[in-house]
Amino acid sequence: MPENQQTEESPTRRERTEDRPRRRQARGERRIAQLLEAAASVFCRTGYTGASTNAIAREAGVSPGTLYQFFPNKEAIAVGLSDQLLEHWATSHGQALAAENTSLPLDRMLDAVLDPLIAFNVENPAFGVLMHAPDTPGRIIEEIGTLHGAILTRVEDLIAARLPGGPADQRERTANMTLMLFKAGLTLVMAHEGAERQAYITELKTVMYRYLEPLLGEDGAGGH
Amino acid sequence: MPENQQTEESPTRRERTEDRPRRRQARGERRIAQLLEAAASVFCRTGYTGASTNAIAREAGVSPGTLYQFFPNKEAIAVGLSDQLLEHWATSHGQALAAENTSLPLDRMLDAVLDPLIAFNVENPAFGVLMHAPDTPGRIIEEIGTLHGAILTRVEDLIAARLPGGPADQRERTANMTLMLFKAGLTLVMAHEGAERQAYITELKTVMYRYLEPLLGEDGAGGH
Amino acid sequence: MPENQQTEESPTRRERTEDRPRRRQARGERRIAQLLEAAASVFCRTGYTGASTNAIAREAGVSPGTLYQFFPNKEAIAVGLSDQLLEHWATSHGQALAAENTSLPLDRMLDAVLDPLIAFNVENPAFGVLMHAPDTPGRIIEEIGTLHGAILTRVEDLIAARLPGGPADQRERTANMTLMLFKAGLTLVMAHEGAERQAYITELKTVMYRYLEPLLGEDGAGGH
Amino acid sequence: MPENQQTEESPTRRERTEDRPRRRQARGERRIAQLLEAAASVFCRTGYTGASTNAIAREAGVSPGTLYQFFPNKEAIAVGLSDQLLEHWATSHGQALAAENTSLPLDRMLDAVLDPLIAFNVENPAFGVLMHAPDTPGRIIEEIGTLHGAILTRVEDLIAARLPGGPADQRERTANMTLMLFKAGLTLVMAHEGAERQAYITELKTVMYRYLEPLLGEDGAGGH
DNA sequence: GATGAATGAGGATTCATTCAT
DNA sequence: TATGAATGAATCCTCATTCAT
Repeated sequence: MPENQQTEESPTRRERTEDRPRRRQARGERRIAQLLEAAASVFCRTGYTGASTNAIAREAGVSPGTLYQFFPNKEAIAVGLSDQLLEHWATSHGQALAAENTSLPLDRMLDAVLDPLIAFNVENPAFGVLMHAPDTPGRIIEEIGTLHGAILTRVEDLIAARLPGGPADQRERTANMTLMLFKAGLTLVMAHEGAERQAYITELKTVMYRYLEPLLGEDGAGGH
Repeated sequence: MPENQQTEESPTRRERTEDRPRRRQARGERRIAQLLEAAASVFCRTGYTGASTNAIAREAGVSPGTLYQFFPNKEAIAVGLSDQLLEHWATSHGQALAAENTSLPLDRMLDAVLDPLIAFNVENPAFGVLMHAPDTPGRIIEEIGTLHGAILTRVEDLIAARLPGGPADQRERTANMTLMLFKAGLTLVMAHEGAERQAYITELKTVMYRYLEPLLGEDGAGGH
Repeated sequence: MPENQQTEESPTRRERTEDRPRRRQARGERRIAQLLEAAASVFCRTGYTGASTNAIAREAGVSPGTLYQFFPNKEAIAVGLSDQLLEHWATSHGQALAAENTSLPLDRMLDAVLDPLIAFNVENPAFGVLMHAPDTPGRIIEEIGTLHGAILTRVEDLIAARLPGGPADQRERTANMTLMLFKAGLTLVMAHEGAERQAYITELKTVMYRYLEPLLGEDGAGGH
Repeated sequence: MPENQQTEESPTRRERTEDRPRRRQARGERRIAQLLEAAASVFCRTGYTGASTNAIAREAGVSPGTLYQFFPNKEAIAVGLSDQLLEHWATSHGQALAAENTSLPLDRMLDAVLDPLIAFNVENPAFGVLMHAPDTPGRIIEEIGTLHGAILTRVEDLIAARLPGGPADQRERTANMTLMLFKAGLTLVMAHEGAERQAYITELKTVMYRYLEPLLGEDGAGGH
């Protein structure tokens, strides 16, 4: 039965010259989305090492052969998933890390940055699984590094904007620490629900506020 | 001291004056130590799920059968390892979390508590691996929980000693957050060496000082 | 009671001149008895193939090494057990198959023969397990054959005594069938308890009576 | 009507327009047959406990992985085999136990019932192995019970038809005994060949005739 | 003689991956 | 392209047997 193409994927579409050969690809895109969704679900349940490609295929409702038509191996699935999450982040919450937030007072900035980040993680729990990735083999780490690094860079930028004069290595340490703080707090946030989760969100913001305030707050950029 | 753990025998046991249970314990005890050391090493490299019992046996220089003479299954190895680490901690650094530290000024207290904790983790990197344990099966979590819980309790005690009037749930959240902060910072510490590691240790203490100071500092113990 | 030596194999026993050095052997005899008892128990639970020598040693309360000091391998344990059972039978119930029963009326003879046989089996359930031995490797079959054959021979003798004129091959078939009938009925007997067991014993005797009566019953040997 | 047996799909394909469930069944079905045949052969040689799944796979000329694509574990192979045998019996010899035989004179009835049963066992020696199944784990016993029970029920029916007035428990005992007699005789039949086998078949019928004749024969249903 | 340790091949089962249709 | 079959090495674990003390 002839399928109609391109139902959903690839939100940033700038079809320059090619949208002819896409016809055939449409189904493929959907398959990939299916598979990545299944992978996210399985990774969340069992971690990367514990996930079997057969289990992912089954969860996606396809045969193992089909999975391997789109991903050359298990690693590529994780990489593909992190790519997708990164892109999803960029298009849906990405502006949270945008430069304009730099000028807000620290507490407002933390709200502006953390709330979308937390929301994103709540919506995409696989993100956290891949980030922590304590058992993922080499190449994935790098790819994860991209994702990790993207956030890291943003954090560093934010710091640099407010504290332009500091030494680079200290700035890097602060960025790293800030990111780790966030990941730690996020774990706690994810581990609770409802009011308790809210309380942990507040607590996380408190941690970060107190940590960053002496550096960024005061008369800093957003000060006055 | 006579220890009998998992294996099986010793059906009729009435220890008058002797230690029948385990006669040939010398070699066995050494093997167990060897195996746990090997397990620590392999777990660090590959995580729990990724570790194969054959790899652990090989690392320990024994046959798979020998491993299974001392541990009934893979889980038991991790449990045994966490037990050993817990005991090792208790005997060698345990006093770090002791009550007397409660009366120190916050910054001194952080030194007193964190330095041994960090030192222990540096010496026993498997500790961190088991703690994070994102993919470990049920029973280990509980055992790890013991370990985790032991620290958590200490942290809560410390907080309660300084802040006796606060609501219990907030205190619990603070304890949890403190522990997570530590784990997060520790990751960074472990990921670096030499001067950089020192810098991260300082940074971690800064984070914790700033987080806890408003709650515990002031006039409390250390006024500042 | 003077013990006969026979440390392990040597199915063909010809005690020349030695029975002095037996003093030291006493403990060994007890060990062997212990081990065979344990083996009987384990074989009953799991069958020969399913039984592990370690399990037998454990059941006997000794170490695997000790077991192998008395039996060169697993097969030898089964062989030793069947030897022991055979001997036990010979000394305690053996007269059941004795020649004098030959002259009894068939129903009385069946009582005289079957009751001890059943009693023996009830007391030594391992006997049945080894007899059926559906999964026992080659050599055991032969040894079992001895045991099996011993009974078979008796049965044949009984038949021959009553039916001296028949063709040998038919007599052999009748003996085989009689034995199999008994084993079949015994299974049913063993599978029940109390009154039901009694009923099956009666039923078994009925079977055998009806089968053998035309051959052996009536007045003298050759009925009709 | 659509039948699905153990795997899950339907080998007999006559559904209107869709055959989604299992497309690539041809090869698979053949493999299953191959594997069951191999399993029958190996079970006959070594019994259930002694059979290794690798040996079965090897006998079938496939890799272990392939075996596990069709059977989740060793038990399932035995269950699948008994299912297949049961079905094979039902379709090829099943009418032997049909009700109409009830009205034949006992000797004719025994021929009508036993000959197909014996023929079936000769053709499918694994049947006997599974039936005796002295070492098979729990679930198989149940499945075997089905098989066993199917025959038992038939036997009971036959007896009930001829002897409607008897007490139920005695009828059950007679059925059990009859079945056991058959199994015992069958062992003898299977253990011989040619003329000797024929002689044992006759002997078996004699046993059963003499056992059942007083109950069923005479003026019984089909008597005279 | 007894023990517990040691062995290593083998057993059931899984899994990432490839192949034929 | 999609499927399910096929693979075989690897996994966890067991077991008969031997060794050192």
